[in-house]
Amino acid sequence: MKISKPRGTRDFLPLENHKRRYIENRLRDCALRWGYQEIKTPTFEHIELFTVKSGEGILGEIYNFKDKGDREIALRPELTAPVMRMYVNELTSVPKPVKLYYFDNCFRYERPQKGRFREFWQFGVELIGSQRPEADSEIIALACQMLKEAGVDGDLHIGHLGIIRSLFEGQDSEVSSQIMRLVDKKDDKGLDEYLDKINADIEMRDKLVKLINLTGSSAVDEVRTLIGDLPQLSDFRTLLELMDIYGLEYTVDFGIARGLDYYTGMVFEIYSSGLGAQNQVCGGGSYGLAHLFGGQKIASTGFAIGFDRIMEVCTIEPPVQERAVVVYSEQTYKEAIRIATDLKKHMIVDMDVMGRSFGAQLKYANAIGARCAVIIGEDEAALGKVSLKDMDSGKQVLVDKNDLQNHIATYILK
RNA sequence: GCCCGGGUGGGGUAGGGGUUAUCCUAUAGGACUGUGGAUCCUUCGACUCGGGUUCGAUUCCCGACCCGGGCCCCA
Repeated sequence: MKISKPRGTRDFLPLENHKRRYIENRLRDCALRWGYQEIKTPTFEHIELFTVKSGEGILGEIYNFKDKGDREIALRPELTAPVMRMYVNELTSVPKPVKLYYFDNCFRYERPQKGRFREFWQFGVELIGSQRPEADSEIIALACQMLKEAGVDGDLHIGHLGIIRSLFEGQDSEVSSQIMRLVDKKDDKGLDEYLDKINADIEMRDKLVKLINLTGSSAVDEVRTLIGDLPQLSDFRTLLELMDIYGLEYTVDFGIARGLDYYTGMVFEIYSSGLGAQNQVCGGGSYGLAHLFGGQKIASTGFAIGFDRIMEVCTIEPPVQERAVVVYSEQTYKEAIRIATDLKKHMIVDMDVMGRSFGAQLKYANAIGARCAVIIGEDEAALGKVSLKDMDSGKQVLVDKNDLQNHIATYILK
């Protein structure tokens, strides 16, 4: 009986996996150079971690089960909550800021479609301990840099929740959450209907509609005339100035919203074309979560990159990996192993394990796209040499086995 | 959970109520046990599953599953 893989999961064959790993390493490398350190959290957590963060509403999309000790366990649907849980448990007394990155798989029970799977990978970065624009701008700049190094083009949109939230001070939090959700969806009609339904204050309503449609460089000034001199506004202005210093293009977009309360200030999203309905490749912002997990209140800012989505649009190909095949006969097997073992210190080396003839070994070398064949037959063995064959040109030279690696590097790989 | 489209060897396909189910490619072996790419031969290998209609279903109908696209959701 043939067993298929579960819905929404994928197998990665060598070619694709190699590319994924290559891009992953570029992202890691970038995060490390910016001073972020990798952490790892468990694949499963107590389910409360996620319901506390995101509400009971997420239960429908979580992979969860009871373990044998009757504990309610969830496969992580995201990584920010586990990282902050870890911070509260282990890292509260290390020097601030705490700068962390992670790359891991997450699980959500959703209908699969383009760019959306039930097991998917997130690359994320969190900066814990600062609520200053310097922190926010560094995080956005790092996100952009990482996408750039992965060969992904994106449109950066930056907004600020503190500013939009100031409009509904004194409102029921249920009401403001609902408004935020509709704003986030860009559902203007739904928003109108909802504002009608709750009989929203005309002035607030007018300001809200204007605010979420503000874009461009003059937006900050327009906000000031619209709702006055908020303290968050000067931070936001500083943030935008810093973005200019980083040399990044962006669109100010007060229409970016989040339906959850723990987002506090700056929010940003990066979109990429060619992905269909799931065009967001990165999302982030500043937030306060530690206190929800039993820690002290502390400001954080971070983002997560949808790794599977950037793989769909990334333009970078990993460098070709050159291979050599060591070809031998029955009598020279031992010597061939010695030579291959030595050569493996420098490049990818294959040797026949199928009991194939000389010709068939070369055929195999050709089939796997080997760059050269190192032939060690009885004639060569008698001379203490090997034949080195360039598989592209077909030319073959006799070289001393001690010069083999050198010769390959100089004349074949160049 | 909802809507639309689709499922034929490992990959790509032709076909169609009764066929030995087409072709290409890939794999393994051989022609060819000291030299690859070409050619030829052999081998392996498929109608997603379950019901229904029918004398007979891979083909028609329904459902499930899976894939793709969209909705919902997006922490």
